[in-house]
Amino acid sequence: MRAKTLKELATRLDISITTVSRALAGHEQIALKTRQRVAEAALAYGYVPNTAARTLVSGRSGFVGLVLPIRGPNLVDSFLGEFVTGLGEGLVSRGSDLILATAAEGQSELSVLRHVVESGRADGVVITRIAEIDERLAYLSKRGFPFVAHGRLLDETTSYNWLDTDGAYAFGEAFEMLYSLGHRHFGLVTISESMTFRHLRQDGLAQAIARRGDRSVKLDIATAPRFDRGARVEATNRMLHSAARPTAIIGLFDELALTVMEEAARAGLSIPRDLSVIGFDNVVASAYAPPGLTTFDASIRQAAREIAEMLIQVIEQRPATPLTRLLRPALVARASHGPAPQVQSQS
Amino acid sequence: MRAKTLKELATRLDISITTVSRALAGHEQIALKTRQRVAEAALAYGYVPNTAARTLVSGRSGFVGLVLPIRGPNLVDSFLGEFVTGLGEGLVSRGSDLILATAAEGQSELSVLRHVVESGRADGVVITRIAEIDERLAYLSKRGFPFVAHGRLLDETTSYNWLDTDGAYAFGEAFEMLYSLGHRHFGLVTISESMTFRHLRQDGLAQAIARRGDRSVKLDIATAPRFDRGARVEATNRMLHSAARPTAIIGLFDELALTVMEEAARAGLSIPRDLSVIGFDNVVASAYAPPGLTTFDASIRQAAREIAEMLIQVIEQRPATPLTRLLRPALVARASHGPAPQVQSQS
DNA sequence: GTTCAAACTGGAATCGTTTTGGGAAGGGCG
DNA sequence: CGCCCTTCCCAAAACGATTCCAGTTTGAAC
Repeated sequence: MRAKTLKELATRLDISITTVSRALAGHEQIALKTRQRVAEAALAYGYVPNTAARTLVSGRSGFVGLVLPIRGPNLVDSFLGEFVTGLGEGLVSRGSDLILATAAEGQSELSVLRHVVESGRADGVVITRIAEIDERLAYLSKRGFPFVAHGRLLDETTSYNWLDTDGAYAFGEAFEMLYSLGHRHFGLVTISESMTFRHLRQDGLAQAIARRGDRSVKLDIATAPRFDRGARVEATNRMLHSAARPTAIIGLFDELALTVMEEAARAGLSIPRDLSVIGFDNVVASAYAPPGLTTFDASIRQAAREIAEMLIQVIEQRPATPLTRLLRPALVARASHGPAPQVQSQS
Repeated sequence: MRAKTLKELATRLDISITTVSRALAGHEQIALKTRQRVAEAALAYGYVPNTAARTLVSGRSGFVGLVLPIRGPNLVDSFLGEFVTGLGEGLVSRGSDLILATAAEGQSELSVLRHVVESGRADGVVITRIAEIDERLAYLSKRGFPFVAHGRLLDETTSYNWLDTDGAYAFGEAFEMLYSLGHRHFGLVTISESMTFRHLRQDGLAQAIARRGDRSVKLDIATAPRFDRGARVEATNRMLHSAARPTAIIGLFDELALTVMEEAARAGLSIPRDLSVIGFDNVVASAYAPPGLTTFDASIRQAAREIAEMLIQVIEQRPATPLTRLLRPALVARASHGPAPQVQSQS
C-alpha cells in the first residue's frame, strides 16, 4: 500500500493541490466550507502529510535530537530514563518528536551531534551533563543552532540557553541540616570526571562549611570513575571502614548514595542510627531503597519537560537573549538521616 | 549559517551534481580519482547530505520508530531503558537512528503509531509488550509495514516477525528447581493486565506443576495492576502475611520479585532462609538488591540489539517468510533461593 | 449593464537529493 | 586516419509538500 499524497486527495476532491494544502493548514483565505470539506475528506481518505516533503520545503523537521551521552553499562540509566520521559512529554504537546541518536563504538559524541545538526534531522537539540570544557556547547553556539543545555558551564560569561538545578544550594542545605543534627565529620562520595555539576555541588558544600567557620568540621572525599561500579564500591568501603568513619555521607547523586546505603547495610551499619546518608536527584529507586533515601528532588522529569518547552520556544522565536532557568531543589526528608551518633573519638 | 548543499559542493569542485552524488555513494562508474577528490572536498567543506531531501527521493528515512508503551509513573522504566539502549546499539551499526514517539495525554498508542507510519517518518517500527488482542500488531500487519514485535501472540496462526524470550520454559525450570529444593507451597505475584507474556509464563508454571503430578503442590496467586505500586505492595503483603505463607515466591518479572524481597525484609523475613524469591528479566538492579535476586536472564539489551538487526533486514529485504526467534533465558543463580524451610504444617 | 473590490482558487517554482538515459572525451585496433 | 568501445561525466526529471503571484468568480455599487 503506497502512501497517500496531497495530489491524490486533490484529484478526488477536484480541487487544486494548493487549495487542499491551504485548507488543511487552516488558512483564512480558503472558504470555511471548503476547509471543512477538505478536512473531512482527508480524514476519510486517511491522508497524512509526508514528513520529508514538508521538511524539505519548510526547513522544519519537527524533531528534536538527544545524543545519548557517553555510555556506562547502560546508555539509559535511571536519570536518563526520567529525563527522556519528561522530554517526550514536553515535546509531544507541541507536536514534536524525539530522535535518540547513539554514538557507535569508537565514535565521538560530538561527531554524532554534528551529524544530526548538519543533516537537518532535527530543528534543535538537548545536551545534558555539561563538562567543564564542553565542545558540544562550543560547537552549537558557534553554529548558531538551537539548543538547550541541561546544566551550565562554570564560566558565566558565555551565554546560551540552559536549565539547571541549584546543586550548590542543595549541598549547602544538606550540610546545614546535618550540622544542626550534630554531625561534624562528613564524607562525600563523588566522581572523578570533571562535570560542572560536580564542581557546583562540591563548591556549594565547601562554601557552606566555610561559612559556618567551625574548625572541628572534617570532610573526607571518596572518588571513583562515573561508570566503574567496582571502583565506586571500593572507594565507598574504604570510607566506611576507615578508622575514623564519617557520621554523615553525602552522595554526589542518588546512585552514589544508594551504593553507600547498600554497602553500609552489608557492613552491618544501621541507617540512620550509625550513619546518615543523603543524595541528590530523587530518582524513583530512592524512595524504595530501605530505609528510604533522604535526598533533594531535582524533579528530573519536570525539568526535562521545561527544557522541551524552552527548546520549542528557541526554535520558533529565536529569542535575542538566552533563556535561563535555575530550579531550586526541595529536600525530600526520608529515613536515611538522623542525629549524629555519639562517637568516642570526638567530643 | 545555512546548511551546505550538494550543489555548492559541486560548484566548488567544478563538477556536476550528479557526479558528486554518485562519487559520494561510491559508484563504480565514477573514476576512483574523482571519488577520492570528492570525498576529501566533502570532508573539508563539511558537507552532510540533507536527510529530508534524501528521504523524499529514496523513500527511506533511515529512522526506526518506537512508540513508548502506555505509561506507568515513568514511561521509561528499567526494562525499557535497557531495551532502548540495545535498540540504539543495534541500529547505529546499520546507520539508522531511533525515533521515540510519545503518546500525548488522552491519545491512544495506536493513533501515535499510525501517525508515525503514515507520515513516512520511519522505515519500520518496533512494538513491545504484546497484548492478547493487539491492535498495533493487527494494524501493522494489515498495512504491510515493516515491524518486529518483542513478544508474540498466543494464537500461533498469525504470522509476523517476532523475537521472544521463552518465559514458559523459564517458569517451568524455576518450579523444577524449587521443587527439588523441597518447596511445595508456591506463590506467584503477577499483574492483572492481559499481556501475552503473562499467560505464557503462568502457563509454563502450571504445566510444569501438572507434569510433576504431585498433589501436595500448592500455588497461590497475587494479582495487582501493572503500574499501581500501592496495590502491588498490598497484594504482596497479603501473601506474605497469610496464615500459610508460601515458601517460595516467583515474580512475573524482576520488579515484582524485587518488591517481594523488599516487603519480606520489612516483615523481618530472611531470604533465602525463610523464603525463596525468583524473578525474570535480570534487570540491572536485580544484582544489587540484597541479597541478590535469583532470576532468569532475558538479556534485554542483547535481545533489543537482535530486534534492531531483524528489523533492518525486514526493511531492506522484505523476506517472504516472517523472521522469528525464541531466546532461551538462562538461570542466574544469586542468593535469593534456597532449600525450603521446615514448616510444621507440612511434612 | 458595467465596474470594482472582495473572496476564493490555481499554476508553477522551490526545497536538496537520487537516478534515468544519454553524450562527450580517450584509447586501442584495423 | 577512422571506427568503435570504454570510461567518465552531465542535464533533467523525479519525490511531495508549501507558497508566491496571479487569475477567476461573486456580488454589491453606481
